[in-house]
Amino acid sequence: MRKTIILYGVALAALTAILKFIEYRFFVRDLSLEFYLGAVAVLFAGIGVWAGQRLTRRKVVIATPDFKLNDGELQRLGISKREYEVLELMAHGLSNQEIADKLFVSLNTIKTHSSNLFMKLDARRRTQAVRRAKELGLLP
Amino acid sequence: MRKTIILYGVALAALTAILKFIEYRFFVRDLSLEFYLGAVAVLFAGIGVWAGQRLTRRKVVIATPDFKLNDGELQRLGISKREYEVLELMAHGLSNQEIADKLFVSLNTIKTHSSNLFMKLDARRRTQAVRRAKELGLLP
DNA sequence: TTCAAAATCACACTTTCGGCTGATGCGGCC
DNA sequence: GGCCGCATCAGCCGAAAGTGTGATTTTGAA
Repeated sequence: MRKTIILYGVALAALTAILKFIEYRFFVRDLSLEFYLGAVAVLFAGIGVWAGQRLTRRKVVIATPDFKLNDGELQRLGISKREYEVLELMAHGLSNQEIADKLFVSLNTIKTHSSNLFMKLDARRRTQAVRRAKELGLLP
Repeated sequence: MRKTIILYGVALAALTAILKFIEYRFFVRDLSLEFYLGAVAVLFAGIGVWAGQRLTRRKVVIATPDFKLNDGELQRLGISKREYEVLELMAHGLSNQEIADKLFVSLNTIKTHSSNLFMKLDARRRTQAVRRAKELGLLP
């Protein structure tokens, strides 16, 4: 987390430098201030969206009408929050790479999580894991 | 969704107006342009975070009730008996090799069947195929 | 603050999947 | 007889998936 925050700081500093540069370019060309401001606004709005997604990725929202998650079973098997997220996406038919992209982590990380899941769910393949999870009331 | 987008548009327009006003206030007070730009950047970054959160909120999906095989759908998609058998075993989490053994045919045969299934079910992976089949009422 | 669990990632490997091409045999059907 | 759909199989290739080991960073709770 600290790492990412520092990263953002650096990124913002770099952007500031770029903006500084662009600023003079724009002014010598007599482009309007409004346009410049608009560009900045749009740019930073985009950055905000991105950063927001990145920073709040931990939240899991699963809502299915008649489904009630079996917390006990989850704990009994020692399945962590992150692992559960992976399990869900797996159940949606996503590939490991897609899951990695969606959760903003590396492919290897997903592989580790899924391996752990297979162990805990006593499965050898993702299809089995998903089936087992449904039987245990871990998935709708 | 459309409503929210329009809402954002209006909000942005209002903000622009406000900025326009603040702009002159700032300039007559001789505050630096850099400061002004920074404020805009921060503000819009914030807006971006907020908007991003709102727009990517997840939706609730309705789960399927009890199972009654959908023959019509099977025929519509042109799924043969053998293919359906493979699909069933696939849904049980078996590997292609295991399916081949169970049906007393070669691995390659299963591969062709599954490939055809993926085509007919518009899926790329077995997990997707199974999911899709369940949605269509082809599997419990 | 300390410590264990959780999360992250790497890298080297093996296995499994899935796409593609092409082939053969069988049973209906016009 | 010729055409078609189905089922069967082969072989190749690249991409995913899964295994095993080891390491670092974050986090949460005591």
